[in-house]
Amino acid sequence: MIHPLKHSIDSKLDQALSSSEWSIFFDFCQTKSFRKKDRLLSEGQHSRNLFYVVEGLLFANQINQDGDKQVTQFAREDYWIADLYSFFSGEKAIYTIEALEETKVICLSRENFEKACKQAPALDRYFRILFQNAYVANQQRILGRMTLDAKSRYEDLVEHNPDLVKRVPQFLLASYLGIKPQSLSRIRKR
Amino acid sequence: MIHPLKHSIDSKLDQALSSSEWSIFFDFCQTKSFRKKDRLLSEGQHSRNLFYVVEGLLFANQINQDGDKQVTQFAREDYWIADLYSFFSGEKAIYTIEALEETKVICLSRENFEKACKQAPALDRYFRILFQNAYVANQQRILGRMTLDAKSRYEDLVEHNPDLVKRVPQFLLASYLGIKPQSLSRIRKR
DNA sequence: CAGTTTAATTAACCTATGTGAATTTTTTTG
DNA sequence: CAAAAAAATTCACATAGGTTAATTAAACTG
Repeated sequence: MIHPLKHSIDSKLDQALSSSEWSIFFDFCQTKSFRKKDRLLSEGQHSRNLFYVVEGLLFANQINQDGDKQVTQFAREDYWIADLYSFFSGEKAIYTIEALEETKVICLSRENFEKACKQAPALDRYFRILFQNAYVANQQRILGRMTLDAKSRYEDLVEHNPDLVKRVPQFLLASYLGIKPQSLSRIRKR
Repeated sequence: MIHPLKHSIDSKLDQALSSSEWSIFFDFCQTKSFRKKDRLLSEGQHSRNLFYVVEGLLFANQINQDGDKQVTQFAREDYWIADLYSFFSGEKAIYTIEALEETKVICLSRENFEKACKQAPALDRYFRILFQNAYVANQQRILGRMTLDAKSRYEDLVEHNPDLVKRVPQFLLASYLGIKPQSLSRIRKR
């Protein structure tokens, strides 16, 4: 069977990765499994890996002044997640990444990331496209946050990510939407 | 004199662009000038170009339900701007891009973008890093919008982008911050 | 530079969402 | 499965920021 990550890479490139490029890349990767509530990264550590979710669900969050978790990102199957700033700058991580379910990931360290991109430039292209898409998606998220009220943002999420709404506890969804759990509860009552 | 764009590219790569790569790239570029209030792109058109600001100031906005401009992005010297979604997907643009000052840009069409990246893979790498950084910056912006009140967001802007605060009319800054001009005025009174 | 348009300010009032606290429901764990 | 912990709900009240509208100031334009 073709590996889901290979599939994902090929789908973003106009020309599929050759099997030698793929094996260069895959040799740099490492598979790991985490259980619910495990931390893949803690705020303050150094973020050494990009994580690709093969199966399961992760989320990134930051503790704010009031001691609440501010959720910034979810990563389900076929998504990459990391504290990118820390990963690329070498600074300490500002996010914590945790498993919401039993999760199987592929880890790619900074070193190996660089090596892989050097040896197979198609990967620079793949990650270029990946970041490009992620950037556009974030842009949309900012716009939503600016122009929509809480109810509409929730409805949007239900429409576009029904699985997240099912898989993620409500208080984390609320945080992701930028509201308090009580408000989400109020919205859902209707 | 070294071209500011060449300088910008080199500064993001571990190995500077060779002069042949640079000339491949630069031949694909086109220089244009715009006057204050000119539109580089209108919502509904097809977004055919990436714009690199050599001199001046641009901003992207979208008209929302109430007929107000929602500002999503500014681009000053040494920044790229585009309706990326439209640029890459071929769909109609959802943003309008306008000049706030006399502005000199370098335009790179989709076609030429693809050709340039194919012929000089270092460019895939450059744009990968560019999008990567833009993504991280957007991530921060989302976080700010989630965790800070309007006053703090404004102070943040003043601290990190004093020049924008000087160059941009207040009602556009307000929109960028996600508040109404009246509220920004109220905040500034103190 | 006079007239017009556009932007900024101010103020009184309104509303969506936050806060705090109590209660119920669900999940986890020994 | 019982007890404890975590999450969700509900409600009364507080507040940041929105709305409307009037006034002043600044920036274009002929």
